[in-house]
Parts: sequence; C-alpha cells; structure tokens
Amino acid sequence: MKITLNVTVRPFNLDYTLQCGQVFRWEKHGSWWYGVVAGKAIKIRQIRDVLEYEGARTDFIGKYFRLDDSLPVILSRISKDVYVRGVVRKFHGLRLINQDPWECLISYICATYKNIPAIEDMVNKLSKQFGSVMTLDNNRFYAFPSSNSLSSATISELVQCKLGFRAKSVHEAAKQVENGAVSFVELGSMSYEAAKRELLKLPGVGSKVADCVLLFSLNKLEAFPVDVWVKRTILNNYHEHFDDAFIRKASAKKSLTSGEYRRISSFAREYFGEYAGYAQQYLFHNERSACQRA
DNA sequence: TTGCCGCCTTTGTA
DNA sequence: ATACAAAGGCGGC
Repeated sequence: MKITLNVTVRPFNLDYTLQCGQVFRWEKHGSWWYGVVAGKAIKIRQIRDVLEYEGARTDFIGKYFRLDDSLPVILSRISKDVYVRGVVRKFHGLRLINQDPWECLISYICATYKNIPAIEDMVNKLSKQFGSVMTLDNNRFYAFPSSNSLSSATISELVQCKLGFRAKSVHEAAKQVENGAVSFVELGSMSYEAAKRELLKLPGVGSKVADCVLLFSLNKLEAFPVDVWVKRTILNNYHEHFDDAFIRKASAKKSLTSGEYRRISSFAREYFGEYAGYAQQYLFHNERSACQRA
C-alpha cells in the first residue's frame, strides 16, 4: 500500500517522527521501519513523496501519523521567534504521533528518571514477557501487553523487566484501567484541564507524565510536557520571560516543584498557543540531538 | 495551600 | 573506579 504525500503541501519526515523520542517500539532495518501498533506488526518506509507500508489500512496510517494535521499552519503558528523558527526548519516534517493511550500511559510511567534507550529496553522486555508474539518478514514481534495481563502480573515479574520502583505504579495503574476506574474514551472527550486532573489520580503519574499522555495519545495539542531537556531549552532560550531568581533556582535543581513546572508549562502554552505541544516536541528533539548521547 | 528534601531502581557514560 | 545523569513522582516536614 502506498500514500503519495505531496510534501510541499503535506510535509512529513518519517525518520524525524519515529526518532524524536515520542515512541519507543519502532526499529529500523535497512530502509524500513518495523513496529507493532494496535496489536499488529507494521512496516513502513518513506521515499521522498511516497509513504509505503504493509500491515495496516490507509486510514489507520493517516490517523496514527496525524497526516491530516495541517503542518504548514501549525508550524507557522508556533514559530513565534527566530530561535524556534530555526528549530522548526531544522526538523521540518516531524509530526506528533497519535499513540494508543494505554501503551502511552505505561511507557511514560516507565520513563520516570530513565533515559530513552533504557525506556526502550523496559518496554520491549514487558512486551516480550507479556505480549503476544507475531511474525513479519521472518522476524518476531511482540504486541504491547494488555491491561489485563499487566494487572495480573506479579510485582516481581515486573521488576524483572527492569522497572525498579516503577513496577508498583505500573501494576496499580493497570488495575485501575482494567477495572474501569479510568476510561481513555472519556478522557478523550474532556477538556485538557479536566482530563489532566483525572490522570493525576493514577500512581506514578505527575504533571509531566500526564502531559505526555495528553499530548501523545489524547489529542490535547496544547499540553507542554516539561522534562529535563525541555526545562533546559526554555530556561536558556526564553530566560527573558522569567525573573533571574527563578532561572537560577530552577536551573540548579534536577527536578521541578509543581509550582515551577506549572510556571514553565503555562508560559509555553500561552506563548506558543494552541499547538504548544508541537513546539515542545521540536524543541525537545533539538535539545537532545544537540547532545551526542541517545 | 505551597515549598523544599530525600529517596525511590537501573543503566550507561565520563 | 566512582560519580553523575537519565522524557519524575511522592511522602515527609
């Protein structure tokens, strides 16, 4: 199956989109990217204007990669100054992905105080241990485990997947999803603020994790997750929007208080506007790629 | 109500 | 080798 994008009207860069650290389960072999989405193995590649794929329907690909988002409009809206304009130009075509909320929630609970390679390792171990196996091009792939399978796993089994202190949160969150205490369908229909209040009730979910779930899987494009990289880039490049005492205090510490988090993310939401989440992902990817480390 | 401290596993890197 | 950083959260005071 193929989609012709016409990238001048509908810009898209598959590599930036899958490499920028928003998803953890895609791997590139040769020119093809392989991943498991919605319980099915998919392969996809991009050659200039053409997106070629197997294992999914066209409408699913379009929805997953948000191909209906008008990137020219979004990028022009968030390009409020020369700095962000440069970053947007550098990674032009990067799109947010519309992830499965359940997988996104567990992935970002695991992401707490871990770097991206370690997160990929944890999520792959969870999938191999608890997910169903499938084959594509003679390679084995594993579905992301269901809420039922993670809620019925033991803590020690989860610890063996290198989750550490996150194991209890993952287990408890899985139980709450499984028993219906949280419904992603309901969250999707709520406002950003209301959905965030609900997510914050889950164990292992604070402001940052909640914003990631809202942005990456619940269509709340105004969400602006602030992790260590985003904090760094905002305080360095937008310091004129904060007083010196705040800059010094927030820069010195590794983790933010909830007040400091709110101050940075609400500044960004007001400054970048309704598509602040897109700005966040471009800035995050730029800050991280400026550093050599994965 | 808010702020600040210390701790929470594990892995990789300098 | 030993220390530090990593898409933070939470309970204590």
